[in-house]
Amino acid sequence: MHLANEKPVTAADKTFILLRDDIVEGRIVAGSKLSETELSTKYAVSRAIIREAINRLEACHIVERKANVGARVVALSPQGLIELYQVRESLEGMAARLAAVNMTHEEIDDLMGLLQSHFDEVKDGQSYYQEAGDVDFHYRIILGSKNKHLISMLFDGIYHLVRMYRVQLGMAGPRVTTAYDEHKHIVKAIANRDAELAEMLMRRHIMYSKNSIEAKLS
Amino acid sequence: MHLANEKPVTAADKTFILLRDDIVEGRIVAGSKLSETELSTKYAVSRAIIREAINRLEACHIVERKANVGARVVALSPQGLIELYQVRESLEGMAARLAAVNMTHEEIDDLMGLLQSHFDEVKDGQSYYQEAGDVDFHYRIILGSKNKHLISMLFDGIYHLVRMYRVQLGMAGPRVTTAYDEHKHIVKAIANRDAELAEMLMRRHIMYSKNSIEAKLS
DNA sequence: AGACCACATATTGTCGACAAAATAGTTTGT
DNA sequence: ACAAACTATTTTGTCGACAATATGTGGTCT
Repeated sequence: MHLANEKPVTAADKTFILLRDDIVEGRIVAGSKLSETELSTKYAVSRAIIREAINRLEACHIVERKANVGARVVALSPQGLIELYQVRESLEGMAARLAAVNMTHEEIDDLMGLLQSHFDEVKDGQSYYQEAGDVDFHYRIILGSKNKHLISMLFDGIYHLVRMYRVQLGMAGPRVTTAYDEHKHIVKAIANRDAELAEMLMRRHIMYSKNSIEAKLS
Repeated sequence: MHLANEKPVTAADKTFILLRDDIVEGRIVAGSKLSETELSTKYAVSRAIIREAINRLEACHIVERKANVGARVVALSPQGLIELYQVRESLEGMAARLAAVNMTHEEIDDLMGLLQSHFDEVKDGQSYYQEAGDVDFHYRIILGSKNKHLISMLFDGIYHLVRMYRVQLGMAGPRVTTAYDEHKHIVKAIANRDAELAEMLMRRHIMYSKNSIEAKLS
């Protein structure tokens, strides 16, 4: 899934996105070494481009690099996933808090509409309430915070890592049924401009999600 | 101030740190354009090195870059500072929460010792309880969270930006007298392994700090 | 046999040159 | 005089080659 604000114009941009998606979607396996020359032939660009792409991936914590040795895709561990969710709980909680203050009425209406369409799908037994819908929901609240740093940290960093874990550890989408109610309550809190409650509900929502994933791991 | 874990080995590392500090300390003014050729002569390295340094600074949100146009140091605004503190409140609150669970007894003892030495200095009227001490305090709690993402986001990203604001907007160190009590209460909560309280106190501590800075701005 | 050293190989780091794009300046037309 | 188009210049993006560092191999000595 590509975020809207990513418009790759330069070759380095495109290669960065290609390489990132190849890693996140598991076509390049976690923990493997990234050879610059190898990748430069694979993507048909110069080594300089590959180096820039790897540097950006390092900033996202998707790869780790040691000087004069090389870069590896990060290794996945249950501990790492837990740490990721701790950060997510913290940041998205604040995002919900800020969204309750900063979202416009139109944005809130749109969000309610989105939720309603999810509800219809679930009711129809399509059970299409998969990752895409969940991401879209969180996406809007994060944007609704209107906080640049928050938005960038979550979209450019955390979310790709979370997806990488989901894909490579073979988790399906998030919990379907209960999550809908949680989403509904969060939106209600935002609509009521109850920042405190919105943050608390979002944090609990993410904690539940984390627990659900932890349970599947063990 | 250099963080301990930064060991610049390659020329790009060194240039990155030099350039970053020149920006953060205000020797390169906020909002100004960064010419690659100009910088390459200034730091006596090739353009490739400068490009890598600028790329890393972009990842830290210290510079913004537009494709085929160039990079500028970010512009400072009161709104930007507020957003920064919102993120800080969120992340450091979580750090304090985790520190209450994950810090060892030794680390907590060290932290108490640090606090005591600060108290002595303040009591002696040295009033040396300046930024260095404050940063050191927060530094240890963040490390105490044992959460890699949290640590990296705060040290590599937020803290340099916060310092950049402090320097360029001409703020002295943080509030001296009251901050000591707040620090003391936070440490006490951590020592009691009261994660909930530690987070709440840390968030309030940072909110106060933000309010104090906002007051100076207006 | 195991440890240490020297050499060969491969990979990363750095550089200068060329290509492409944007900006600035000049000319031309009305 | 103003605007538009074209040219020139500057700046960024990309590339291939060279230098420096790390890794792997073979040999020698104890």
